[in-house]
Amino acid sequence: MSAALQNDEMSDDIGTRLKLVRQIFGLTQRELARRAGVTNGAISLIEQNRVSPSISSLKKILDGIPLSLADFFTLNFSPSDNVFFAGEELTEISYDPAISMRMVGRKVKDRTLQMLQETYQPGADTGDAMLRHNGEECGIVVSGCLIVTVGVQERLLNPGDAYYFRSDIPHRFRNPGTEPCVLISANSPPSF
Amino acid sequence: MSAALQNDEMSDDIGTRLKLVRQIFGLTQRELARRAGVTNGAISLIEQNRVSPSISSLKKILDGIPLSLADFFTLNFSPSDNVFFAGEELTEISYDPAISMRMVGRKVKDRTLQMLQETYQPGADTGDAMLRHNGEECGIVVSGCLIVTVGVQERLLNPGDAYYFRSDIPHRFRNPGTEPCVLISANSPPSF
DNA sequence: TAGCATTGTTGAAAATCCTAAACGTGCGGG
DNA sequence: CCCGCACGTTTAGGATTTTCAACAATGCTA
Repeated sequence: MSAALQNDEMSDDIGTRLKLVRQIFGLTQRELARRAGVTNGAISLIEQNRVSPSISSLKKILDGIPLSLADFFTLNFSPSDNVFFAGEELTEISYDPAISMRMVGRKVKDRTLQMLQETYQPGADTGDAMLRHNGEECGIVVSGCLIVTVGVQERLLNPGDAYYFRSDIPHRFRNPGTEPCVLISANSPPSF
Repeated sequence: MSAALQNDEMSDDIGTRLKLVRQIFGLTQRELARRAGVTNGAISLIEQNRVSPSISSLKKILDGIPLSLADFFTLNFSPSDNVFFAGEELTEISYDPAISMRMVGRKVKDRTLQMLQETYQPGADTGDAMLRHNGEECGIVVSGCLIVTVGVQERLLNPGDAYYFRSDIPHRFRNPGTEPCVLISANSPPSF
Protein backbone atom coordinates (compact mmCIF):
# COMPACT_ATOMS: atom_id res chain seq x y z
CA MET A 1 0.00 0.00 0.00
CA SER A 2 1.37 3.37 -0.92
CA ALA A 3 2.45 5.30 2.08
CA ALA A 4 1.85 8.52 3.85
CA LEU A 5 -0.69 11.22 3.43
CA GLN A 6 -2.75 10.82 0.32
CA ASN A 7 -4.98 13.81 0.39
CA ASP A 8 -4.18 17.48 0.27
CA GLU A 9 -4.52 18.63 3.85
CA MET A 10 -7.73 16.64 3.99
CA SER A 11 -11.06 18.19 4.81
CA ASP A 12 -9.81 20.13 7.72
CA ASP A 13 -7.86 17.20 9.06
CA ILE A 14 -10.56 14.78 10.12
CA GLY A 15 -7.98 12.48 11.66
CA THR A 16 -6.58 14.99 14.10
CA ARG A 17 -10.04 16.22 14.89
CA LEU A 18 -11.28 12.73 15.68
CA LYS A 19 -8.25 11.97 17.80
CA LEU A 20 -8.70 15.20 19.74
CA VAL A 21 -12.37 14.53 20.34
CA ARG A 22 -11.69 10.96 21.37
CA GLN A 23 -9.05 12.05 23.87
CA ILE A 24 -11.18 14.84 25.24
CA PHE A 25 -13.84 12.27 26.03
CA GLY A 26 -11.23 10.02 27.61
CA LEU A 27 -11.56 7.03 25.28
CA THR A 28 -8.93 4.72 23.81
CA GLN A 29 -9.08 3.66 20.18
CA ARG A 30 -10.18 0.20 21.24
CA GLU A 31 -12.81 1.42 23.68
CA LEU A 32 -14.30 3.76 21.13
CA ALA A 33 -14.15 1.03 18.50
CA ARG A 34 -16.00 -1.34 20.81
CA ARG A 35 -18.73 1.19 21.52
CA ALA A 36 -19.07 2.17 17.89
CA GLY A 37 -19.01 -1.34 16.48
CA VAL A 38 -15.97 -0.82 14.26
CA THR A 39 -12.43 -2.12 14.56
CA ASN A 40 -9.66 -0.32 16.37
CA GLY A 41 -7.56 -0.54 13.22
CA ALA A 42 -10.07 1.54 11.31
CA ILE A 43 -9.89 4.29 13.91
CA SER A 44 -6.13 4.15 13.86
CA LEU A 45 -6.02 4.60 10.10
CA ILE A 46 -8.53 7.44 10.17
CA GLU A 47 -6.66 9.29 12.91
CA GLN A 48 -3.48 9.06 10.86
CA ASN A 49 -5.31 10.46 7.83
CA ARG A 50 -4.30 7.37 5.91
CA VAL A 51 -7.92 6.97 4.81
CA SER A 52 -10.94 9.21 4.40
CA PRO A 53 -13.81 7.46 6.14
CA SER A 54 -17.25 7.15 4.68
CA ILE A 55 -19.99 9.17 6.26
CA SER A 56 -21.58 6.01 7.58
CA SER A 57 -18.35 4.91 9.23
CA LEU A 58 -17.69 8.29 10.76
CA LYS A 59 -21.28 8.43 11.94
CA LYS A 60 -20.96 5.04 13.61
CA ILE A 61 -17.78 6.12 15.34
CA LEU A 62 -19.21 9.41 16.55
CA ASP A 63 -22.29 7.60 17.84
CA GLY A 64 -19.94 5.80 20.18
CA ILE A 65 -18.87 9.02 21.88
CA PRO A 66 -21.68 10.17 21.36
CA LEU A 67 -21.41 13.26 19.19
CA SER A 68 -23.44 14.33 16.17
CA LEU A 69 -21.90 14.86 12.77
CA ALA A 70 -23.04 18.48 12.91
CA ASP A 71 -21.29 19.03 16.23
CA PHE A 72 -18.21 17.19 15.05
CA PHE A 73 -17.77 19.54 12.12
CA THR A 74 -19.02 22.61 13.91
CA LEU A 75 -17.43 22.51 17.31
CA ASN A 76 -14.36 24.53 17.98
CA PHE A 77 -12.16 22.32 20.09
CA SER A 78 -9.70 24.95 21.12
CA PRO A 79 -9.07 23.95 24.69
CA SER A 80 -6.18 25.26 26.68
CA ASP A 81 -6.31 28.91 25.73
CA ASN A 82 -9.98 29.38 26.51
CA VAL A 83 -10.55 26.91 29.30
CA PHE A 84 -8.61 28.33 32.21
CA PHE A 85 -8.14 31.92 33.31
CA ALA A 86 -5.68 33.09 35.91
CA GLY A 87 -7.17 35.29 38.64
CA GLU A 88 -5.68 38.46 37.21
CA GLU A 89 -7.14 37.71 33.79
CA LEU A 90 -10.69 38.32 34.94
CA THR A 91 -12.34 41.48 33.65
CA GLU A 92 -13.64 44.06 36.09
CA ILE A 93 -16.99 45.40 34.88
CA SER A 94 -18.29 47.28 37.91
CA TYR A 95 -18.30 51.10 38.09
CA ASP A 96 -19.05 51.15 41.80
CA PRO A 97 -15.72 51.21 43.71
CA ALA A 98 -17.46 49.56 46.67
CA ILE A 99 -18.32 46.57 44.51
CA SER A 100 -16.12 44.43 42.35
CA MET A 101 -17.66 42.55 39.45
CA ARG A 102 -15.05 40.56 37.63
CA MET A 103 -16.12 38.67 34.54
CA VAL A 104 -14.76 35.32 33.41
CA GLY A 105 -14.04 34.70 29.72
CA ARG A 106 -15.13 38.13 28.63
CA LYS A 107 -14.29 37.24 25.05
CA VAL A 108 -16.62 34.27 24.85
CA LYS A 109 -19.59 35.11 22.65
CA ASP A 110 -23.27 34.20 22.70
CA ARG A 111 -23.37 33.79 26.43
CA THR A 112 -26.55 33.12 28.37
CA LEU A 113 -25.31 32.06 31.76
CA GLN A 114 -26.65 31.62 35.24
CA MET A 115 -24.33 31.89 38.28
CA LEU A 116 -24.33 29.82 41.47
CA GLN A 117 -22.29 29.71 44.66
CA GLU A 118 -21.11 26.23 45.62
CA THR A 119 -19.28 24.98 48.68
CA TYR A 120 -17.16 21.82 48.65
CA GLN A 121 -16.33 20.29 52.05
CA PRO A 122 -12.82 18.78 52.43
CA GLY A 123 -12.53 15.62 50.34
CA ALA A 124 -15.77 16.22 48.48
CA ASP A 125 -15.75 14.78 44.98
CA THR A 126 -18.32 14.75 42.19
CA GLY A 127 -17.11 11.24 41.54
CA ASP A 128 -15.29 9.02 39.14
CA ALA A 129 -18.12 8.88 36.62
CA MET A 130 -17.45 12.13 34.85
CA LEU A 131 -20.29 14.61 34.61
CA ARG A 132 -21.81 15.47 31.25
CA HIS A 133 -24.78 17.65 30.36
CA ASN A 134 -25.82 20.23 27.83
CA GLY A 135 -24.74 23.83 27.75
CA GLU A 136 -21.73 25.62 29.12
CA GLU A 137 -20.29 25.91 32.58
CA CYS A 138 -18.20 28.52 34.33
CA GLY A 139 -16.88 29.13 37.82
CA ILE A 140 -14.55 30.98 40.17
CA VAL A 141 -12.98 29.61 43.33
CA VAL A 142 -13.64 31.97 46.23
CA SER A 143 -11.88 30.20 49.07
CA GLY A 144 -10.18 26.89 49.59
CA CYS A 145 -8.92 24.96 46.59
CA LEU A 146 -10.39 22.66 43.98
CA ILE A 147 -9.08 20.13 41.47
CA VAL A 148 -11.04 20.48 38.23
CA THR A 149 -10.81 17.89 35.46
CA VAL A 150 -12.13 18.79 32.01
CA GLY A 151 -11.62 16.19 29.31
CA VAL A 152 -7.90 15.45 29.29
CA GLN A 153 -7.04 18.60 31.20
CA GLU A 154 -6.77 18.82 34.95
CA ARG A 155 -5.78 21.71 37.18
CA LEU A 156 -5.66 22.74 40.80
CA LEU A 157 -7.53 26.00 41.16
CA ASN A 158 -6.83 28.37 44.01
CA PRO A 159 -8.91 31.35 45.10
CA GLY A 160 -9.29 33.79 42.21
CA ASP A 161 -8.72 31.16 39.53
CA ALA A 162 -11.55 30.20 37.21
CA TYR A 163 -12.75 27.88 34.44
CA TYR A 164 -15.05 27.97 31.41
CA PHE A 165 -15.92 24.91 29.29
CA ARG A 166 -18.66 23.11 27.37
CA SER A 167 -20.63 20.94 29.77
CA ASP A 168 -20.77 17.98 27.42
CA ILE A 169 -17.05 17.49 27.87
CA PRO A 170 -16.73 15.07 30.81
CA HIS A 171 -15.77 16.94 33.95
CA ARG A 172 -15.18 16.39 37.64
CA PHE A 173 -14.63 18.51 40.75
CA ARG A 174 -12.68 17.49 43.86
CA ASN A 175 -11.65 19.36 46.98
CA PRO A 176 -8.24 17.95 48.02
CA GLY A 177 -7.78 20.43 50.85
CA THR A 178 -8.57 20.54 54.57
CA GLU A 179 -10.96 23.49 54.54
CA PRO A 180 -14.22 24.05 52.65
CA CYS A 181 -13.98 25.37 49.10
CA VAL A 182 -16.33 28.08 47.98
CA LEU A 183 -16.93 28.31 44.27
CA ILE A 184 -18.99 30.76 42.27
CA SER A 185 -20.24 28.82 39.27
CA ALA A 186 -22.52 29.49 36.39
CA ASN A 187 -24.23 27.31 33.84
CA SER A 188 -26.15 27.67 30.65
CA PRO A 189 -28.85 27.28 29.64
CA PRO A 190 -30.15 28.69 32.92
CA SER A 191 -31.88 25.47 34.00
CA PHE A 192 -29.59 22.86 35.49
CA MET B 1 -40.63 19.08 -8.49
CA SER B 2 -40.66 16.62 -5.67
CA ALA B 3 -39.37 19.43 -3.57
CA ALA B 4 -38.31 19.35 -0.40
CA LEU B 5 -39.48 19.25 2.88
CA GLN B 6 -38.56 16.59 5.11
CA ASN B 7 -37.21 18.15 8.11
CA ASP B 8 -36.41 15.65 10.73
CA GLU B 9 -35.29 12.44 9.11
CA MET B 10 -32.52 14.26 7.38
CA SER B 11 -29.61 13.86 9.74
CA ASP B 12 -29.02 10.35 8.53
CA ASP B 13 -30.30 10.86 5.07
CA ILE B 14 -27.24 12.35 3.43
CA GLY B 15 -28.60 11.60 -0.02
CA THR B 16 -31.79 13.57 0.39
CA ARG B 17 -29.92 16.36 2.08
CA LEU B 18 -27.43 16.62 -0.76
CA LYS B 19 -30.17 16.53 -3.37
CA LEU B 20 -32.09 19.24 -1.58
CA VAL B 21 -29.03 21.45 -1.27
CA ARG B 22 -28.12 20.89 -4.89
CA GLN B 23 -31.59 21.82 -6.06
CA ILE B 24 -31.77 24.85 -3.81
CA PHE B 25 -28.63 26.13 -5.48
CA GLY B 26 -30.06 25.36 -8.89
CA LEU B 27 -27.52 22.80 -10.05
CA THR B 28 -27.96 19.56 -12.00
CA GLN B 29 -26.09 16.41 -11.03
CA ARG B 30 -23.84 16.82 -14.03
CA GLU B 31 -23.16 20.49 -13.46
CA LEU B 32 -22.29 19.92 -9.82
CA ALA B 33 -20.17 16.92 -10.78
CA ARG B 34 -18.25 19.04 -13.27
CA ARG B 35 -17.60 21.79 -10.73
CA ALA B 36 -16.61 19.32 -8.04
CA GLY B 37 -14.43 17.13 -10.19
CA VAL B 38 -16.36 13.92 -9.58
CA THR B 39 -18.62 11.92 -11.87
CA ASN B 40 -22.35 12.48 -12.14
CA GLY B 41 -22.85 8.80 -11.40
CA ALA B 42 -21.29 9.20 -8.00
CA ILE B 43 -23.67 12.01 -7.13
CA SER B 44 -26.60 9.97 -8.38
CA LEU B 45 -25.63 7.02 -6.19
CA ILE B 46 -25.12 9.23 -3.15
CA GLU B 47 -28.45 10.98 -3.60
CA GLN B 48 -30.18 7.62 -3.75
CA ASN B 49 -28.41 6.55 -0.56
CA ARG B 50 -27.03 3.59 -2.46
CA VAL B 51 -23.58 4.46 -1.09
CA SER B 52 -22.26 6.41 1.86
CA PRO B 53 -19.67 8.79 0.47
CA SER B 54 -16.25 9.23 1.97
CA ILE B 55 -15.56 12.49 3.72
CA SER B 56 -13.12 13.47 1.01
CA SER B 57 -15.68 12.85 -1.71
CA LEU B 58 -18.43 14.70 0.07
CA LYS B 59 -16.03 17.57 0.72
CA LYS B 60 -15.13 17.73 -2.97
CA ILE B 61 -18.77 17.79 -3.95
CA LEU B 62 -19.70 20.46 -1.43
CA ASP B 63 -16.76 22.57 -2.59
CA GLY B 64 -18.51 22.71 -5.94
CA ILE B 65 -21.54 24.46 -4.47
CA PRO B 66 -19.72 25.82 -2.41
CA LEU B 67 -20.78 24.83 1.09
CA SER B 68 -18.71 23.76 4.07
CA LEU B 69 -19.08 20.38 5.73
CA ALA B 70 -20.05 22.12 8.93
CA ASP B 71 -22.79 24.07 7.19
CA PHE B 72 -23.94 21.00 5.32
CA PHE B 73 -24.55 19.11 8.54
CA THR B 74 -25.64 22.10 10.56
CA LEU B 75 -28.00 23.97 8.32
CA ASN B 76 -31.68 23.55 8.81
CA PHE B 77 -33.11 23.48 5.34
CA SER B 78 -36.63 23.80 6.57
CA PRO B 79 -37.57 26.78 4.48
CA SER B 80 -40.99 26.37 3.08
CA ASP B 81 -42.86 26.92 6.28
CA ASN B 82 -40.54 29.66 7.44
CA VAL B 83 -39.74 31.46 4.21
CA PHE B 84 -43.01 33.13 3.38
CA PHE B 85 -45.50 34.77 5.69
CA ALA B 86 -48.96 35.95 4.71
CA GLY B 87 -49.73 39.51 5.72
CA GLU B 88 -51.96 38.42 8.58
CA GLU B 89 -49.24 36.18 9.97
CA LEU B 90 -47.07 39.10 11.05
CA THR B 91 -46.84 39.68 14.78
CA GLU B 92 -47.99 42.97 16.22
CA ILE B 93 -45.61 44.03 18.96
CA SER B 94 -46.63 47.64 19.61
CA TYR B 95 -48.62 48.63 22.71
CA ASP B 96 -49.39 52.10 21.33
CA PRO B 97 -52.71 51.89 19.45
CA ALA B 98 -51.59 54.84 17.32
CA ILE B 99 -48.64 52.82 16.02
CA SER B 100 -48.51 49.39 14.49
CA MET B 101 -45.29 47.42 14.68
CA ARG B 102 -45.68 44.08 13.01
CA MET B 103 -42.76 41.69 13.19
CA VAL B 104 -41.78 39.19 10.50
CA GLY B 105 -40.72 35.67 11.48
CA ARG B 106 -41.19 36.23 15.15
CA LYS B 107 -40.12 32.66 15.84
CA VAL B 108 -36.73 32.92 14.16
CA LYS B 109 -34.00 32.97 16.76
CA ASP B 110 -30.62 34.68 17.04
CA ARG B 111 -31.62 37.63 14.96
CA THR B 112 -29.38 40.64 14.37
CA LEU B 113 -31.03 42.43 11.51
CA GLN B 114 -30.89 45.79 9.81
CA MET B 115 -33.94 47.15 7.95
CA LEU B 116 -34.12 49.10 4.71
CA GLN B 117 -36.85 50.53 2.49
CA GLU B 118 -36.47 49.68 -1.19
CA THR B 119 -38.43 50.84 -4.20
CA TYR B 120 -38.61 48.79 -7.39
CA GLN B 121 -39.75 50.64 -10.51
CA PRO B 122 -41.97 48.70 -12.94
CA GLY B 123 -39.98 45.98 -14.66
CA ALA B 124 -37.01 46.33 -12.33
CA ASP B 125 -35.13 43.09 -11.84
CA THR B 126 -32.09 42.17 -9.80
CA GLY B 127 -31.12 40.02 -12.75
CA ASP B 128 -30.74 36.52 -13.98
CA ALA B 129 -27.52 35.87 -12.08
CA MET B 130 -28.99 35.04 -8.72
CA LEU B 131 -27.78 37.04 -5.75
CA ARG B 132 -25.81 35.34 -2.99
CA HIS B 133 -24.14 36.80 0.07
CA ASN B 134 -23.66 36.06 3.73
CA GLY B 135 -26.21 36.49 6.44
CA GLU B 136 -29.98 36.53 6.42
CA GLU B 137 -32.48 38.66 4.62
CA CYS B 138 -36.03 39.74 5.37
CA GLY B 139 -38.61 42.04 3.83
CA ILE B 140 -42.19 43.27 3.58
CA VAL B 141 -43.90 44.63 0.50
CA VAL B 142 -45.54 47.96 1.24
CA SER B 143 -47.05 48.83 -2.09
CA GLY B 144 -47.04 47.42 -5.58
CA CYS B 145 -46.09 43.81 -6.12
CA LEU B 146 -42.86 41.81 -6.37
CA ILE B 147 -41.85 38.38 -7.62
CA VAL B 148 -39.30 36.89 -5.23
CA THR B 149 -37.29 33.79 -6.13
CA VAL B 150 -35.44 31.95 -3.35
CA GLY B 151 -33.70 28.75 -4.35
CA VAL B 152 -36.31 26.61 -6.05
CA GLN B 153 -39.19 28.60 -4.59
CA GLU B 154 -40.83 31.56 -6.27
CA ARG B 155 -43.78 33.67 -5.23
CA LEU B 156 -45.62 36.84 -6.12
CA LEU B 157 -45.80 39.01 -3.05
CA ASN B 158 -48.50 41.62 -2.64
CA PRO B 159 -48.62 44.43 -0.09
CA GLY B 160 -48.46 42.98 3.43
CA ASP B 161 -46.73 39.78 2.37
CA ALA B 162 -43.17 39.10 3.48
CA TYR B 163 -40.15 36.81 3.23
CA TYR B 164 -37.26 35.60 5.39
CA PHE B 165 -34.36 33.47 4.13
CA ARG B 166 -30.62 32.83 4.34
CA SER B 167 -28.84 35.15 1.92
CA ASP B 168 -26.51 32.45 0.65
CA ILE B 169 -29.43 30.77 -1.03
CA PRO B 170 -29.56 32.27 -4.54
CA HIS B 171 -32.32 34.84 -4.80
CA ARG B 172 -33.83 37.37 -7.18
CA PHE B 173 -36.37 40.20 -7.06
CA ARG B 174 -38.54 41.42 -9.95
CA ASN B 175 -41.35 43.95 -10.19
CA PRO B 176 -43.77 42.61 -12.82
CA GLY B 177 -46.34 45.36 -12.26
CA THR B 178 -47.01 48.81 -13.72
CA GLU B 179 -46.49 50.85 -10.58
CA PRO B 180 -43.46 51.17 -8.28
CA CYS B 181 -43.06 48.56 -5.56
CA VAL B 182 -42.07 49.64 -2.08
CA LEU B 183 -40.40 47.04 0.06
CA ILE B 184 -39.22 47.19 3.64
CA SER B 185 -36.23 44.87 3.83
CA ALA B 186 -33.68 43.90 6.40
CA ASN B 187 -30.38 42.09 6.28
CA SER B 188 -27.89 40.62 8.65
CA PRO B 189 -25.16 41.11 9.56
CA PRO B 190 -25.89 44.87 9.50
CA SER B 191 -23.36 45.65 6.75
CA PHE B 192 -24.57 44.92 3.24
C1' DT C 1 13.42 -9.58 35.82
C1' DA C 2 9.58 -12.10 33.67
C1' DG C 3 4.80 -12.28 32.79
C1' DC C 4 0.62 -10.17 31.54
C1' DA C 5 -2.53 -6.65 30.05
C1' DT C 6 -3.36 -2.67 27.23
C1' DT C 7 -2.14 0.58 23.82
C1' DG C 8 -1.55 1.97 18.91
C1' DT C 9 0.22 0.25 14.39
C1' DT C 10 0.43 -2.78 10.33
C1' DG C 11 -0.43 -6.50 6.08
C1' DA C 12 -3.54 -9.16 3.34
C1' DA C 13 -8.25 -10.20 2.34
C1' DA C 14 -13.05 -8.79 2.21
C1' DA C 15 -16.28 -5.08 1.70
C1' DT C 16 -17.50 -0.74 -0.06
C1' DC C 17 -17.02 3.27 -2.94
C1' DC C 18 -15.91 5.80 -7.32
C1' DT C 19 -15.24 6.04 -12.29
C1' DA C 20 -16.13 5.28 -17.11
C1' DA C 21 -19.35 4.25 -20.30
C1' DA C 22 -23.52 2.97 -21.46
C1' DC C 23 -28.88 3.25 -21.10
C1' DG C 24 -33.69 5.27 -20.95
C1' DT C 25 -36.43 9.33 -20.67
C1' DG C 26 -38.15 13.84 -21.82
C1' DC C 27 -38.03 18.10 -24.33
C1' DG C 28 -37.54 21.40 -28.23
C1' DG C 29 -36.28 22.52 -33.17
C1' DG C 30 -35.96 21.52 -37.82
C1' DC D 1 -41.42 12.63 -37.10
C1' DC D 2 -36.68 12.41 -36.18
C1' DC D 3 -32.78 14.28 -34.32
C1' DG D 4 -29.89 16.31 -30.88
C1' DC D 5 -29.31 17.44 -26.28
C1' DA D 6 -29.59 17.36 -21.36
C1' DC D 7 -31.27 14.93 -17.50
C1' DG D 8 -30.87 11.08 -13.97
C1' DT D 9 -29.90 6.02 -13.69
C1' DT D 10 -27.39 1.74 -14.05
C1' DT D 11 -23.44 -1.68 -14.60
C1' DA D 12 -18.71 -3.55 -14.59
C1' DG D 13 -14.31 -2.94 -12.98
C1' DG D 14 -10.59 -0.43 -10.76
C1' DA D 15 -9.67 2.22 -6.44
C1' DT D 16 -10.26 2.97 -1.67
C1' DT D 17 -11.71 1.68 2.84
C1' DT D 18 -12.57 -1.80 6.63
C1' DT D 19 -11.84 -6.04 8.84
C1' DC D 20 -9.15 -9.64 10.87
C1' DA D 21 -5.20 -11.01 12.89
C1' DA D 22 -0.67 -10.37 14.23
C1' DC D 23 2.99 -7.14 15.88
C1' DA D 24 5.88 -3.92 18.76
C1' DA D 25 5.87 -0.72 22.65
C1' DT D 26 4.54 0.59 27.19
C1' DG D 27 3.21 -0.02 31.95
C1' DC D 28 2.00 -2.69 35.89
C1' DT D 29 2.74 -6.50 39.22
C1' DA D 30 4.71 -10.39 41.22
